[in-house]
Amino acid sequence: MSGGRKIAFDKQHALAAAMHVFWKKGFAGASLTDLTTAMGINKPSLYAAFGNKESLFIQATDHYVEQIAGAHSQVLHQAGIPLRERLSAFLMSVLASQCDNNTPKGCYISLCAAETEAEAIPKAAREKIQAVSQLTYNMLITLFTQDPEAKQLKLDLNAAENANFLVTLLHGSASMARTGYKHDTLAPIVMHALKGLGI
Amino acid sequence: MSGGRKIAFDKQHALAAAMHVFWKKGFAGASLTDLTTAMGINKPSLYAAFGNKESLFIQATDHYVEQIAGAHSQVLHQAGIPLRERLSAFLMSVLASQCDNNTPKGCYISLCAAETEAEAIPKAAREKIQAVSQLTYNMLITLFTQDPEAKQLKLDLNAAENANFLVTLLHGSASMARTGYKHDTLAPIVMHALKGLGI
DNA sequence: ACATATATGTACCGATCGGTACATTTGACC
DNA sequence: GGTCAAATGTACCGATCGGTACATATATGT
Repeated sequence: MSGGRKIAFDKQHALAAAMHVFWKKGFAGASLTDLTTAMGINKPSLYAAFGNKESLFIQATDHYVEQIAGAHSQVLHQAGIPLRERLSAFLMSVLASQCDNNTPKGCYISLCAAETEAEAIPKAAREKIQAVSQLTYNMLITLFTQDPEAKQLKLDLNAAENANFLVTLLHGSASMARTGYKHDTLAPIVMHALKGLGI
Repeated sequence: MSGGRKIAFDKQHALAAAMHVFWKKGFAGASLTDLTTAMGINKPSLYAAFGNKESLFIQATDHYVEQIAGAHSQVLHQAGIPLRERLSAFLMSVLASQCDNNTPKGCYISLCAAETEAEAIPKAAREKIQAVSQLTYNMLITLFTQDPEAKQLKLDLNAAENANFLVTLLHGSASMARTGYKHDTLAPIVMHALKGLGI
């Protein structure tokens, strides 16, 4: 079937721009003017391509998980590297992302999750954020209960507490990074975290 | 001089109500309708008594520091109690406040500090939040560098790193509490924190 | 060339935002 | 009992919110 005028922008590029706006301002704080300006399109094009603000937010959240958050998990499962070094590299990788000067400071997920309690975010978007918030916790639980070295270090005995400790610390560093703390200031936290795990 | 109609509401009670609204929704997220409804007054009364939204926010922030945040610091300096127990009690006290079902979840300061990067908060209010954000850090620095037991435990040697570690963890627990984590789930973090300090 | 289908730009919708003008009510003082 | 000062309730201001109607521009299929 049939032609029609060609789309004049790159959807993935526009989605990345929208992600940056939500990352900086959250869901409620991101206005359509903010979004369309950053994406380089106007409102009817946005609605034709992405549905509405909430639908765009959900797609931008997926984009964040795939393009930003997902990158950190690889280092956790590299073969032949001691668990302690893998965990250290993982935490440092997250910290570097939170403090990156080329992106908004902090963590997209942590920021938008805070809007849930304020009731400033519609249902589907809220559920999306809640689902994504579980990913890091689940990954750490799997690591602590499955990895042979983790079991040897007895990290599996209180896997939930250990995972909650690290997730909490990462939410904290996201909050600190967002308020302007630099990577050099936050980096020593990684050593404290490993010591807190007893490794 | 002169009479005039008596004010029909308690200013401290209204300020506490405004504090709860900002605590739940942040500065930008709290509308004047939210505020006046919670305070039980209407807009002209609010402006006559507190100035404008930003001025009300600054006064509500002071109220939070005095009534909520300030309570935790006392336990840090109780005489005759080991430092480890004082720190544990301090962290548990903050955690209990963050998870209290009678107040909004999380930390007022941590929530509003996140709005700075979004440029959703005017200058004077932003500076107020930044100033208040330093208080816990400064208190911990003083503790680690002045307390005799802290020096004996060598916590003074890297006081800044130790303080940043605890502040980061408390920002993290605030974020976790805000998204619904319960006190029982977060409490084990205190043990990890003390272990992370090496005490 | 023409019909059709899609994308774009403009201009607008009702609702809500922070803030205020103004008339009215309530009080203290002489 | 007036007179004046302050607080209140209503009704409104321009600006911005998310979302859309509509006319126009650009492509494909015949």
